[in-house]
Amino acid sequence: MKLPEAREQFIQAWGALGTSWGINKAMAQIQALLLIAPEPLSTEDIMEQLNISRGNANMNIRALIDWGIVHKVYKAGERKDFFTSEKDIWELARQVAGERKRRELDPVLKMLDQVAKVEEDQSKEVKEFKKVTREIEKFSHKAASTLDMFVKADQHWFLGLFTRKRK
Amino acid sequence: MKLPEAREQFIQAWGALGTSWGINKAMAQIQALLLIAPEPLSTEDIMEQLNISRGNANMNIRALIDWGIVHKVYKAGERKDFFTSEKDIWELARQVAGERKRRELDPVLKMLDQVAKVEEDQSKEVKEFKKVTREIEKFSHKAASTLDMFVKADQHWFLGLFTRKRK
DNA sequence: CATTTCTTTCAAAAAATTTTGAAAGTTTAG
DNA sequence: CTAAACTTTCAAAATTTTTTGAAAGAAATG
Repeated sequence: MKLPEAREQFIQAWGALGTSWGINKAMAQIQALLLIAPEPLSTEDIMEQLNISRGNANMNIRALIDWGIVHKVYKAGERKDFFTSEKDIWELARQVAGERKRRELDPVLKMLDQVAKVEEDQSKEVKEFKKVTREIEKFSHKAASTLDMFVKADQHWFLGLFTRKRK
Repeated sequence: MKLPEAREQFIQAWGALGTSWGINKAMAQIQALLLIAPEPLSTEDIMEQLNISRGNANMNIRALIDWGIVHKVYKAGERKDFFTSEKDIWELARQVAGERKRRELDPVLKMLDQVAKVEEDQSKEVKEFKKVTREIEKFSHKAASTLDMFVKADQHWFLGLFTRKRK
C-alpha cells in the first residue's frame, strides 16, 4: 500500500468515527491530518488537502484549539499561522475525556441534583423515578471520579490497572 | 418540585446528552421515558408522552431493541406490544459499551491493520504516519480489551478497581 | 375468511447541521 | 500611514439527518 492511499483511509475512518461520536466530519478530519503531518500545517494546507473552504477550516481549527488538542505554532519568518495536533495519544485521550466530562457529564450531574428534589409521595411513578434517578446519580458520580482520575493519572498507572492479575 | 416537571427535565437532558454522543434525540428520549416508567409502555403511550409520530416511535424503539437495551413485553389480554428499558444502569452501560466497541472501535482496528501495510521508506511523511498509526493501534487494542473486560465483568469488580488504595 | 387491530415501511417534508465564500476585520511590513 | 497578507465572521446555500403520515403488511379475533 502507498502512503496517499493509507492517508486517505486513515482520514476517512477518523472522520466517520468522529461523526458517530457527535463530532463533525471536517473537525475530525483536520485533526487526523494534523496528527499524521510531520510538520505544522497552515490553514491553506488544510483547505487544499481536505478540499474544504476557508471558513470551514478556520471554524474547525478553532474548535480543535478550544478542545485543547490542536495548537497554534509560530514559524520564524512566516506571517501565516501554523497548526499541530497533540501527538501523544494518551494525552489526547485525557484531554478529550476531561472536556467531555466538563461539557456533558457535569450538566447531567446538575440536572440529577435538581430532579432529586421531586416531592416524595406514594405513587409508583414517583417511587420509580426516584429509584432510577438515584441509581443514575450514583453511577454518574462514579464515572465522574473515574474520569477525573484518568485525566490526572499518568499513562503507566492506567496501563497497569488493567493488566494487574485479578485474584 | 413536582413529578411532571422533574420528568420533563430528565427526558430533555437525556435527549441532549444523546445528541452530543451521536444518538438521535427521539431515541434517547424514548429510552429515558422507559427508564422512569414503572410499567411497560405501548407505542401509543410513547407517541403521546413525547409528541412524536408513529413512524418515528416505531423506528427508534426498534433501534433501542437492536442496541439490546429495550425489550418487548407481552401483556396478558393485550394485543399491543409493550416495551421496557433495561433498568440496571450497569447493565445498560455494559450493553452500550459492547455495542459501540463492536460498531465503531472494531472497524478502526481493521483500518489500522490495513494502513500498517504502507510501504516503509525514508520520507518523514511515511515515518510520521507509521509512528502515529502504530501508537493509535496500541492504544486502541488497550481500549478494546478494557471494554471487553468491562463488558464481561460484574459490577463489583469494576467498582473495586477504582477505590482500591493506590500505593 | 373477513374484519379489526396493530406494526412496519418509506417517500416526501421538515429540521438541524455543516459548509461556503465574500466581506469585514486585524495585523504586519515597509 | 498604506498596502498587502492573513484571519474571522456570518448570512445564505448545500447537505445530512430526522420526522411525518399515509399506505401496505401482519396478526389476531370472531
